[in-house]
Amino acid sequence: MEHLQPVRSLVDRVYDSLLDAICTGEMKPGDRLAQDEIAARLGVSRQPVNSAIAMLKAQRFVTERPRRGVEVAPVDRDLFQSIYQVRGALEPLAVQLATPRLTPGTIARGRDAVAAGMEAMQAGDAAAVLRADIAFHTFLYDLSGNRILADTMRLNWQHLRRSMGEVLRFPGMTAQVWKEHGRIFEAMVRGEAGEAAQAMRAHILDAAQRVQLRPADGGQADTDG
Amino acid sequence: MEHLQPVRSLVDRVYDSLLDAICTGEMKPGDRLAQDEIAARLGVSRQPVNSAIAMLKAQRFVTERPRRGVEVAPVDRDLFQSIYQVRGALEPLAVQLATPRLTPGTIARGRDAVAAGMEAMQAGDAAAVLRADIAFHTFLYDLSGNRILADTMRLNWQHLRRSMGEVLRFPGMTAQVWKEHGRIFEAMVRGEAGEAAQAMRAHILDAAQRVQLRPADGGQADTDG
DNA sequence: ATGCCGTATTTCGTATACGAAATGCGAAAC
DNA sequence: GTTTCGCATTTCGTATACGAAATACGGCAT
Repeated sequence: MEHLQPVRSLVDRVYDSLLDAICTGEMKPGDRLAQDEIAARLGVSRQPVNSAIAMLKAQRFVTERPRRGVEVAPVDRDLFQSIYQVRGALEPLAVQLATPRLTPGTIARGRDAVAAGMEAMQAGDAAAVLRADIAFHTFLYDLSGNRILADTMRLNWQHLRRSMGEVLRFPGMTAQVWKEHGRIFEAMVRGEAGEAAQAMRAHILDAAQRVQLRPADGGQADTDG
Repeated sequence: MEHLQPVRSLVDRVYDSLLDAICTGEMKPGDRLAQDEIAARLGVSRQPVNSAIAMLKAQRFVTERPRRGVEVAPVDRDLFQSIYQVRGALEPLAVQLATPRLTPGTIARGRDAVAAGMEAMQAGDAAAVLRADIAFHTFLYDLSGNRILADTMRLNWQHLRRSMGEVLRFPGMTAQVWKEHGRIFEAMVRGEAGEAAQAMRAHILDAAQRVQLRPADGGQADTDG
């Protein structure tokens, strides 16, 4: 008999629901968050909605506009660039820290994560590719054992998700990205922490260069990993 | 006639009040956060207290314990080490990004920040030293123009504050720390971004090595910058 | 003395109420 | 036609109420 799982609070559930709507683009930058409307739609009272919005505000997913209330925060080039600069610093650190912590079990899981991404890419499933991308990197953060890094990057990936939803599309997913993931991970498996970290850094910087923000009329671009 | 400043919500004010109590050590790790008591003490109703606690929980300043409610999160060696590892990656990035953005005005402000820290150190005022330390680094983050980095490190400094409050004392503040700050900043002023970033990285790694966690009976240690 | 049960109390998530502030709309004045 | 003002409506911060769950305590049975 297992422990009974605690029921998650309505605040947490509303938060997740709103965050998901924001990150998938269901709610666009500039959209107002009307508490009454959200409460009615989710079938809860306004209070947990109010609390959830406060949390989203603290994390900058939404922003307060004078005389306009709370709206979904804008996505701009700066945000994207800022995240990639930070990734360029933190992802190599994650790789460096994770490498000596690999075990047979986690090696298998890492290879599975890379393979899953490759499959999703070949299937042309953009949402699955993004999920696989996040899963692979999150796996590395967790393996690093550095919870500040993991928490930071988890939050950053949420911002990335919405950047991609608003700014980018996934028409041109490339095998190169997943091959690079594979190479980085195999360098880790061989114990070459420095090489792997350098390769990850190059991979992120390269991705930052390659990603194009969508022009107003909807250009297309390769994504990153 | 200026814009009237918006009144800050009670949720925000309660959040700040609690965060300060946690970071200064007024509330210790393991202390329970009783909503009724906090509400009574701050003279507000429970609802904004409940919201503020949810935000603190999301940022891991407090943690939920089964059958015990919400308590101040523990401070341990891992947390400290995690923060320093992340600092080792992000502070050099901040320096790198900030260096080409220096202006005569910000140069003067940076020098003032270093001088203020030196003064506080010489006055033996531990709290002022910590404030000056935070101010100097925060100045660099803001100057970097990368808001993800700035937000991340602001949050990390709050965790550091409470780590220091719980784990460390400030008996041995050294001139060396502030001299290094000065050297790093002057390298930036000369436009040597790479040198300055390397020096900052070395400074952080050195600090991480030098900082000792307080033994149970209250040892003493030098702090960092 | 110990364990169990019933009851009272405490705590907290969330619904609801209240009131302040912001917004919208129509009518009157110019 | 345009501007201003008064009133109605909407929105949201926060206080209060309600009810569920957890905890504490006293009494009774073994």
